[in-house]
Amino acid sequence: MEFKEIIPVRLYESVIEQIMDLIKNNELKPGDKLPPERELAEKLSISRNSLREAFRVLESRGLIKSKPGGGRFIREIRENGHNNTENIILSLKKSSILELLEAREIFEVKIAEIAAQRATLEDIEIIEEALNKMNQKEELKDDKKTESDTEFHLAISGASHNFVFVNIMKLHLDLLKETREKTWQIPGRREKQYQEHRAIFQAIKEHNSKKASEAMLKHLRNIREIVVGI
Amino acid sequence: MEFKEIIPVRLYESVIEQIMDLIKNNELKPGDKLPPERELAEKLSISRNSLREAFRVLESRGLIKSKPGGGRFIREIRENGHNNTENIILSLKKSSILELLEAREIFEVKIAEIAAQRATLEDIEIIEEALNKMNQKEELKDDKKTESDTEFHLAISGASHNFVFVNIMKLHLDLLKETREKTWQIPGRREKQYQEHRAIFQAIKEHNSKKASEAMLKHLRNIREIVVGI
DNA sequence: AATAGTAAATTGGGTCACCCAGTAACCCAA
DNA sequence: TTGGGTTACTGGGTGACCCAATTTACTATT
Repeated sequence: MEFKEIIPVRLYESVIEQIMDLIKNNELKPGDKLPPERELAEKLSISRNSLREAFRVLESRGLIKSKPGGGRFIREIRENGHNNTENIILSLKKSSILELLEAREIFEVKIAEIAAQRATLEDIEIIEEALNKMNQKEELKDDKKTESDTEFHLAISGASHNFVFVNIMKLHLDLLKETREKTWQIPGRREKQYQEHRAIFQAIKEHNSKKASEAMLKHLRNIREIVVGI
Repeated sequence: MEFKEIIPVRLYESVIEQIMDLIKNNELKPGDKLPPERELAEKLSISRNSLREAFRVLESRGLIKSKPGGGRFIREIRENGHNNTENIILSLKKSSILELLEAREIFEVKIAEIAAQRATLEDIEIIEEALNKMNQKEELKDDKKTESDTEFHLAISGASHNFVFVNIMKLHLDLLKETREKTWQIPGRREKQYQEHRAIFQAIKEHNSKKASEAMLKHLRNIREIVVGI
């Protein structure tokens, strides 16, 4: 039995989410003018002050610019000045799935190769545990399947003993989350996935880096084919 | 004659600055309780609302936590908990330079390879322009050198025609910014850098992907050696 | 003495009405 | 065409106010 801490959502957070979505979906483009505070506050049924709090956050992230007397505007993502990491993440979120998959193919194949070289006995145990989780219970919800898939891939990147790899994998698994969830609709996908994971695990266990990278490449290529098909 | 845009400082920004300083100087440690809104607002001679705006920004950055009825607290930076992309970035920022460099070696080599395959005439022009910028003026400040270095590497990732690569490169160049700036102190580094860049450029221009990836690897290995030496 | 209950003070969450200064759009005169 | 006003609008900021959750201190119970 597991309980999660309840974290009440503040008003300003909801507003940020909404505006971020609009920016992500390009319904708000750089240069666009936002509705006046008073008007938008009324539309959202919140006070001007709460709305302002949201705007301050977006402002501090360099996403919008306030001109007193003029209005608020979506900011240009400039090359020179503010290249906040925030902006970069936002750009990544707007990337196409196929581009993300191509990028993932490149470094996760390499991660598998390195993991095969560096994995300790403990690393291998952790990977195996994650591997088996997927095959344990007969019926899992899709999001739980995705979660155990995440665990497996993170376990492998952990075996690379480079924390940057782990974080880049986290980032990508997060960015691709929705897409990965959809793949479970393919009949027999779970069993296939398990076999592919098993092959990768075996190669890493044998410290066979060539085999590991090949198995990973095969796995990722399959995912790509499924995604293209969807 | 050049004029700078006047950007008035908002109240909330000053507050953020003050609190950030306190955190940096360890006068505010994780777990510490901040003074109540009403009290602090009075001390700072600003309204509660303005103070709140500052707190919201700090909150959204994960630096403080608000407990209604309880107070505001400096937050622990936890690894385990929520894996927001924000936290991932925070983790990446704390990564060791060598880990970052290893990661960069892996995907930028691959980016160079792909760029050599896909570069259009226009891409090549852009890369060449960036290449020449570094060699143009005799004396550049270190940060300007780093900037033109950034431009060159981004031009190459742009030639990969995968926006994800561009953003990952941006992220890494940003994370490694300080380190890269230091390398200019090595005598003759700039000339060496130019030669290495030129070799990469030539390979891409010839669409020789093997040569391109080798040249890039050599370049990055050199950088790593310098960094290890510093 | 330890515990459970309770009332009051405190704290953050949020709203509302209000004032100020800068902006934008327009008109008008030089 | 240019510069000076006028006016409506917009963001910046304030202060008083209410609510709900937390904390604290005190009380009654066991």
